[in-house]
Amino acid sequence: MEISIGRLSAETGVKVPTIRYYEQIGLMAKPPRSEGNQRKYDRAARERLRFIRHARDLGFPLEAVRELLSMSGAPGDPCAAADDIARRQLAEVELRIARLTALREELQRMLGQCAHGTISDCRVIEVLGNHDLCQHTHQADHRHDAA
Amino acid sequence: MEISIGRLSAETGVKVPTIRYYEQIGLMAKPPRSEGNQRKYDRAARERLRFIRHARDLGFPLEAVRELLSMSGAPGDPCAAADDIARRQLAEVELRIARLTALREELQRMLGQCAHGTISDCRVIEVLGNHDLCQHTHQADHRHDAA
DNA sequence: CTAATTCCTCTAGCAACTAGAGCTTCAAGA
DNA sequence: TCTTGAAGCTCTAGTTGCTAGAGGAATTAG
Repeated sequence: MEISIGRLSAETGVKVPTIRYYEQIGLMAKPPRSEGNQRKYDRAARERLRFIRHARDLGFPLEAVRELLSMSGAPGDPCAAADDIARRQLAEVELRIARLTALREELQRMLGQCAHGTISDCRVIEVLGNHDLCQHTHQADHRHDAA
Repeated sequence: MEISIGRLSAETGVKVPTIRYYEQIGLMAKPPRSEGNQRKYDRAARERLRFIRHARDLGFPLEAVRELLSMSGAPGDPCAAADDIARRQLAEVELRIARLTALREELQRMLGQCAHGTISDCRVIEVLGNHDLCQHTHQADHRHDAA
């Protein structure tokens, strides 16, 4: 049951260059190669990659994923540490939701008051130029790409 | 009313290297320099930087900020474009809130079921290893630093 | 057997900064 | 006036988590 990197990619939903990247940073082990130097993966590698993918989907940063992986290899250890990582992740997510919710309100207010005239009386531009017009203090999470 | 970069930083909440970075990418104009080659800013620069800061706090990407700035310099133009940018930003924010809310639930469920025993029966690790145990499909926004 | 696809390595780029090295200038106190 | 320490300067490189492209070798379908 040896599969190519392309196959592994299709089966896990992780893109090929990303798999190679994970190998490069030591998150995935270097797999054996074929005659012609191509990577060959086994079931264990696929499971590991699925685990990574899932953790990433849940928003865990790679460093946390690394820790979780090392724990998953030590079944006898207490699970408090894993619990703790997940708890911190939850706190992160909640913080971000709170921030984004404040942003949403501000944006809605801004848009709701826009008279659709010219820039000179545009609420959007005006509010941006003068924070005093805001209801909340706000601070975005500054990152943008969606997964 | 000429102020140093440090002063400008203190008055706007934008860090000194960030101001220089904005200059480098052409978001802020190159200011005049003192005898000894130090940047000197005026009121207009401060207002512009405040505008940028505020837009960033609301989560607008730098490219959008650039557009908004150029609009704010053309008071006679119709405001539909500014409106549109803000509307798109709002849609972005709403999407991210929806995703994060799904994640939060998943994490809560994971944590709620944790028996605090050993890794071998840790729900956190188990769920990560097997997506079928999930209630939702989820996909994070993958980015993390908070502002 | 050939042609299309997939694979390889390597470097560089993305957003939006942040950090550090190694140097110069400025402001304030003695 | 001198001095010292903070703040300024430029430049390069690093951060996170990938993604894109060049230029070539291997594999696989027909």
